[in-house]
Amino acid sequence: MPTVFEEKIYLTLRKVPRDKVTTYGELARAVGTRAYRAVGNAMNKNPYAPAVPCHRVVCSDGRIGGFRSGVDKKISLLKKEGVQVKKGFVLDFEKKLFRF
DNA sequence: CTAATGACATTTG
DNA sequence: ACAAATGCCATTA
Repeated sequence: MPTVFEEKIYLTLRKVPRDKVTTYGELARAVGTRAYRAVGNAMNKNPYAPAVPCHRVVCSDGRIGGFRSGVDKKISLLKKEGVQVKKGFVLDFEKKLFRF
């Protein structure tokens, strides 16, 4: 069962547009915490998938990061939504990054 | 309750 | 500038 912390993360992540991405750090800040590490854990569980677009969450440096069912899957989804990815990196990261 | 873990981020060598 | 080490916070064993 999801904790309050996770719920907040999921709710916030839901606001991210289809052609944009966010980072674990930004996401954590958005909910008023610095637990970006814990955010990753929340994504790993993600009980509300695919309602919650956990694949739109990447590393702060533009790298794709990880994905429970394979990074390839994550990249594939992102590309399908208009986010180009190359060698595990998000193209135009600064532009694609969604700010709350 | 204490210890270990992780889909990260930042600071050091 | 790059790789390696250290720090972070909540969750789970």
